[in-house]
Amino acid sequence: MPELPEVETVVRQLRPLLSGGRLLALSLLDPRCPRGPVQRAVGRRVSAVRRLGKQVVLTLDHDEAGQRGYLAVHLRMTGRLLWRGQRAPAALPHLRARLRLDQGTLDFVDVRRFGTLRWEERLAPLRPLGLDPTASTFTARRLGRLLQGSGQQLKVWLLRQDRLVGLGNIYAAEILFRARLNPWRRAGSLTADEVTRLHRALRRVLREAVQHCGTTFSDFQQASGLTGSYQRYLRVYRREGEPCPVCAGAVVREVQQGRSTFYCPHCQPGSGGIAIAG
DNA sequence: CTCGGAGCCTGTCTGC
DNA sequence: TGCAGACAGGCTCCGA
Repeated sequence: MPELPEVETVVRQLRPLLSGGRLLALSLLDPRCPRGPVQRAVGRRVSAVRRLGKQVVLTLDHDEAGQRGYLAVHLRMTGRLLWRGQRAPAALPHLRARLRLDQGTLDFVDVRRFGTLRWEERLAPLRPLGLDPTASTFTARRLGRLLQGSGQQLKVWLLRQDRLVGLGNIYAAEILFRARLNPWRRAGSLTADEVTRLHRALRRVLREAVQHCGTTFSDFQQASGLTGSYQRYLRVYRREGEPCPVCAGAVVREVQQGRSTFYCPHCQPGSGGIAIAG
């Protein structure tokens, strides 16, 4: 379930640990995990660790030739990047790849094998299409332009990564609750005021989740192996039947495009596709 | 172009 | 107790 806040948490932890270190060896334990010639990363030095959308991207510099390449990890559902320091366990279940650097070992562990490890010579193919909602360039005006003309359900629209990057099922639900917007609304039907509310909710929920090192239900672990704590602050996600923290009415669960959606029908009223001017 | 659904994967939980 | 089936959901692919 790693979404933007979880990936950001991992990146912030790994940056000081990996930066400047040399990749001594890369062991691949799942033949289907790597994409591209990932072994080209070996022997190079880590010069940057960043988040692009939901990916963790390491920049690797080649000393002599001045070449540069990029190792990208997508955690998808159950992936974890775990920092072992100088003492790494010999074998453990679901280990897909192991990166040995001179300052320690980084393990890529993934139960369900949706996660990917990818090598690119250039950064461009790794750049997501969508706008990063935590970037300073993400304004309410730009959000309004992105939403314009879309007939998609609002919750479904928030999950697509070619408009905004970083949201998944948990934060889409939480953001819509904060914005007091019904998940079944048509994305293009929002008024200017509603777009502003959605923009504020996006910024606020993501900022708070990063501050709490993300959300852990069962799978997400930080690079240190610790869990996130934002699940304590979730208002509606996985709270079906529980009282809404605002109005005390029952939170409901409905299935939208095969995914659970949680919301408060009283605080997030309406389901129409008709824009109401205001 | 947009939209919706299947498939990928495995651990966990529920009901019979 | 054992087993089948549902469920979790990020992303890609394919067809309408």
